[in-house]
Amino acid sequence: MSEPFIRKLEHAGILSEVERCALRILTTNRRAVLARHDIVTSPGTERVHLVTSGIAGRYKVLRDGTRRIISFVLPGDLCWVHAAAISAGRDLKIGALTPCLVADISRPQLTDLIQTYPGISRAMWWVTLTELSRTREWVVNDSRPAPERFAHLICELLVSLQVVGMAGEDSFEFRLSQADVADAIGVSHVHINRVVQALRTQELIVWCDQTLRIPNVRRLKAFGEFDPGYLCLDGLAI
Amino acid sequence: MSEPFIRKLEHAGILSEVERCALRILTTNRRAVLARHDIVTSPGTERVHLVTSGIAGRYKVLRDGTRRIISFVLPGDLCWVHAAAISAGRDLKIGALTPCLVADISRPQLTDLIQTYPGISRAMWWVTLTELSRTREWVVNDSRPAPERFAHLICELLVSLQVVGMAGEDSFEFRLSQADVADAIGVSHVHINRVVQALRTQELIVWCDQTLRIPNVRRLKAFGEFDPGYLCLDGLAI
DNA sequence: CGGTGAATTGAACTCGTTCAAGCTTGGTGG
DNA sequence: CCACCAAGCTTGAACGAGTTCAATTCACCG
Repeated sequence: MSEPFIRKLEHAGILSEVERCALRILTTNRRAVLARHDIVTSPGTERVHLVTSGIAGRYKVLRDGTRRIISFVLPGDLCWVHAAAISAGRDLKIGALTPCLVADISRPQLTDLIQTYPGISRAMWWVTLTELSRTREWVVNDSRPAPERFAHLICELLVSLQVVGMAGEDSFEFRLSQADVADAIGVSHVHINRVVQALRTQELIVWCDQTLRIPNVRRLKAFGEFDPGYLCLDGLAI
Repeated sequence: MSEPFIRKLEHAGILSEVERCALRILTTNRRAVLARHDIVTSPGTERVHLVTSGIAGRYKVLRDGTRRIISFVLPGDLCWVHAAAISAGRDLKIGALTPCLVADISRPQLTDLIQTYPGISRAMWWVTLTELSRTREWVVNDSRPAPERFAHLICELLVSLQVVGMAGEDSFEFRLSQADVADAIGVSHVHINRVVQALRTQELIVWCDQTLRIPNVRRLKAFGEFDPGYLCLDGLAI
């Protein structure tokens, strides 16, 4: 099960065996990225990057030095597709939060596949619309109090990792630091610590040994006002 | 100049005269929507909606009754494209913040145009990637203090309205209430009032008679840490 | 055994909320 | 022409969530 990317794309609609093959070929040359290092260091739009293992984060550093993580990049997620727009997101960086494996894909090659295979074209639309929907949900989430916000984030991670086969029913490997989580939900690392403790004592989460377990998933979802509809796991209507 | 939509799409790349014509035909049947009413009331994915005048907002009402506006929908903006994903965004609504004119476009017809004309296909990709980039910037913006956040929002509005010819060099018609602005930047209406007053006394904005004027655009942009790169106004690289 | 990165705790402080009231304006009906 | 009403804007004061600063603990690693 080394193909989270394909596994994820199948949610957009059925892929033919030929299409799956074409995608598999893209991801052969992998490269390791250390934690705390950026995945994309040189500018340019000629390559797209696929994370095949580990967790990265899209982030921006504000004037006051704060780092805000905009979204997580999980195994099977593409990044820098967005860079197709000239000059866009020059300030948005992608940093590995844990050690990552990354496949660099040539953009022309990917564009080719999209134009050749309708299933892949559909899948790429789905990926983009999903990404948009996810980001909108993050904006919504920013309006909730910190504990709910963190709960919501955990639920999104659980479901997203389950999609690529990297989470069990109620738990997943979670190697991020509290500081990373703080930057992702936009609070100080001191405050996230207190939030974590609160969720722990309420027995909403068990987070130790780099593993996050959720004793009662239904309860955490309710607490975080989490409804997976926005993840578009049912595919595209078009 | 009744075609903000086409005007906006031209930023994605050149459109042929045939393509412009095809787009113009889509937008013939318009309908008025009163302020404070939703633009899309019945569910279904068979139609896309184009706002041709007025300002609307994508929003979600949270459990505690708070309304969070996720993004503005300006003249020339499509909505419900996103609904192509089954079951996605059933909870995201689009409400007219001022009186609006809306053109309802049949999705098959639009899909047709996209498959027929490469310029339109490219433009729709640009619209979507831009939307994504914009939304990410809203997440970033949520990490700034309220005055900076509002300043940033104003800058985005100024540039976006200029693109469709609905703003001057340093001002635009702005018929929103302070309560709408509060929901857009995620603070209480009491607090936004104090923020507005602060920006006024610092002479960063002049907001009266439904008009927002910016005495010194450069200064407001600096204050709000605004860099228009994320709006992708230079078009697509692919 | 020292050193580094992460988690934790306390205390003072600040930004933003909430509640509650008052004000201003434009519109409506008598 | 005035009385009244509803929306939106403004203000004050108490409160609360989250920040900041500073220090401590702990685990791991060379």
